[in-house]
Amino acid sequence: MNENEASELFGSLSNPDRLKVIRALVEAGPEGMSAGDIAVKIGASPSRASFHLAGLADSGLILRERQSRSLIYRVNFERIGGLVTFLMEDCCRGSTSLRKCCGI
Amino acid sequence: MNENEASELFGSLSNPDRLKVIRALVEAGPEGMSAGDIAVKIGASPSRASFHLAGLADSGLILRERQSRSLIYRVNFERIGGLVTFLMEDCCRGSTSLRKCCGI
DNA sequence: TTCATATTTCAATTATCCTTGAAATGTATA
DNA sequence: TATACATTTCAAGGATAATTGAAATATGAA
Repeated sequence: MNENEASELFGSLSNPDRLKVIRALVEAGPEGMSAGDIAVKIGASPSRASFHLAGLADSGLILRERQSRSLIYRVNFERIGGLVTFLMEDCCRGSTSLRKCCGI
Repeated sequence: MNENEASELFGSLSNPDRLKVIRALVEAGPEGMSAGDIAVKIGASPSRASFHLAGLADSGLILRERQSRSLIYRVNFERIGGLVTFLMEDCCRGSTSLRKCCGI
């Protein structure tokens, strides 16, 4: 992961609707959640939800799979973890001060 | 930290120049670094560097202090740590899958 | 095939962000 | 005071991102 890739991922997280999507999908677990249910859960119109889901899926932060008429979305922990690792280890050079500040 | 605040911080990190600034300031350590030196280090014009420094300082990710003619910037690990904690614990509910994915 | 459901895509509009270079501000020194 | 240095601020223009509602696509069922 380089600075350009990381900055795009941070951009994907720079919106309250998209953070709500991530949270909803973490709660939903491995079963995932349909686009329609996500839209209701985050309080957005179908097209607005779809717009944000597309952004998250394009950046790889969430995964999409069709199940009959529905599109099921799931969180991609590997991608989120990769971004956290970039920030902690690469960008911030594994700073122990930073580690203390997030209790890990 | 709530979704709106976190999304603003992620927005602050959603630019390669600003990630370079963070990295430079982590390297610089507690002594910090002047705006001019940062501009040279990240390869940006003074006004462009200043624009990005202002964004980072406004969001609290970096701290600023005047020293004679120079403005010295330092990284604010507490703020970055707060964001990582939000993402790991609040947004992603302390998911063990996510922890494994960033090796922490 | 025809209809309903689920979701995306598109076009138009508005809003936000980024870059550039010139001008303004604050600080120190002669 | 006058001058140089360090940095920011401003205005203008261009680039991206977000919102809305209508239309298009994909799937499944009658």
